[in-house]
Amino acid sequence: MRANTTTSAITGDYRHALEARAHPLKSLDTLAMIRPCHRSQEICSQDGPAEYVYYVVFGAARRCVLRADGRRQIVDLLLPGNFFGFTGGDAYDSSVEAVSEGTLVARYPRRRVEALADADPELARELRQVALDALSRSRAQLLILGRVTAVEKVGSFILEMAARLSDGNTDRVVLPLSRYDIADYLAVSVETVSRSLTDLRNRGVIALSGTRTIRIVDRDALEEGERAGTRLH
Amino acid sequence: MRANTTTSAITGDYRHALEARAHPLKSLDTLAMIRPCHRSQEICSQDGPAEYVYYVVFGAARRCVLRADGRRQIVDLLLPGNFFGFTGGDAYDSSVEAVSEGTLVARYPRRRVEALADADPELARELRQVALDALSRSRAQLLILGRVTAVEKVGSFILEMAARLSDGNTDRVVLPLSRYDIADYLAVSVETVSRSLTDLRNRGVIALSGTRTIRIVDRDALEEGERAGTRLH
DNA sequence: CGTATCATTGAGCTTAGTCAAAAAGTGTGG
DNA sequence: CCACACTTTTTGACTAAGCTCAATGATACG
Repeated sequence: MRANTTTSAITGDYRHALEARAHPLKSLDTLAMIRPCHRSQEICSQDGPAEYVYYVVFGAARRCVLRADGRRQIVDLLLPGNFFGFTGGDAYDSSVEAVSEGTLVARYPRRRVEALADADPELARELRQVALDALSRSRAQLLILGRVTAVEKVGSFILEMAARLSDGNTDRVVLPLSRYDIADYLAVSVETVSRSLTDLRNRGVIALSGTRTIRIVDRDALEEGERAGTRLH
Repeated sequence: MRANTTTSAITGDYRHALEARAHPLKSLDTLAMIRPCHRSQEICSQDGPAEYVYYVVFGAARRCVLRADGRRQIVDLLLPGNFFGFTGGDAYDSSVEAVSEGTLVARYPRRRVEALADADPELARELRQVALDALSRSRAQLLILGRVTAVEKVGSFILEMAARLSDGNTDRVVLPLSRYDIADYLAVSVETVSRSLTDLRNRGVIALSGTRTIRIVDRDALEEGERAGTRLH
């Protein structure tokens, strides 16, 4: 059960980062290989053989789909503690890329994980839970895309990030994403993301320190969204 | 994927309708209770105890979320062959309602299904697959909501329905949904849905027989979407 | 046969997309 | 450390798409 520190493929330096985290596949940590990724580096590619399942230890990753018109859409955002790469078929259905430099990803051989799950009902339940977590993220994103105005979308995105990245303090968020990434996640243009953030700042709903750090000043206004987004004359 | 169109929705003998279908929980059919539902009847309610998992035998159901501003969003569409009601916690995270009159839903006791899965790796895999199917539907909807214009959204919605309801003929779709439901699924207004359909019909991309039956005339135009939706002057 | 729901169409207005350019960071090599 | 190139972010002006309000047709159902 206890993972040893001798099996890391690249270097053992990252292993403690994995071991420090409590996650559903804890018992499989000895099978894991840990890899640091560069910005925009592809971790697994669409239609490629689904040989591994992955776990984000540090940083962030994005699940991307490229459209016929060249537009990119981000259909999932993977943050520390999230798994990805589970799929029904034998190929990945979309590609995943590291968002920030130095993103740490652990990789487990899929076949072996599934074989172990056949003999371990507890593990099987946990795999099911991992799939349901991904479903839950997807639904959350659907709810955000379903909002009416861009300011509301950006607002609920900030709240989602604050909740998912919360390190105790839920009022300060350091976004791992660029404006472009946010735009592709929310399915709006970069300019609109920028304008929405400016708008929220001007209204005193959020405060910006640099481009990546957001402080939530008026959480109620963000949550209501409607009222804040609707001009009352 | 044969829908049992001769089903005795009136006679009350629904069991053969379930048994006629091949699905991953086949071995549990003896545990199932089958219930016919009225239009808009709630099948399971948000925050209610998650005692059952469900399977759509006939008809259609929608997973609904109500927003603070009174707006409704449909975050999943359940068609014959789809399961729903799996959840991580002990309560359903959203409510599900029957869309069409006479929708047939089979209900399996969740605890017993999960207990059986602990002893049956094959069943455990199938439950995992069911969760991944739901994830796949959610991603598909994300891709639709991510499209730029309303005509594109409606177009890809039609294609999705044609694929999911295909009873051999993939060029003719009978929508189980009203325009309002489509609007809430695509997160656009009813008027826009109506206008988009009219637009597609005027351009000869689709043909309408009544309000619910659509014939796909020019599939390429629907799939490209971009070109069809962009006015070249 | 009337009534409620659903669907379509029109007019005006707001929002967000596009194109364009400036400003602010970021990193690299001299 | 600075200069330079490159990327990211912001802002502006214009345009077009879709929402809202409103009214009219069409369908379904009792």
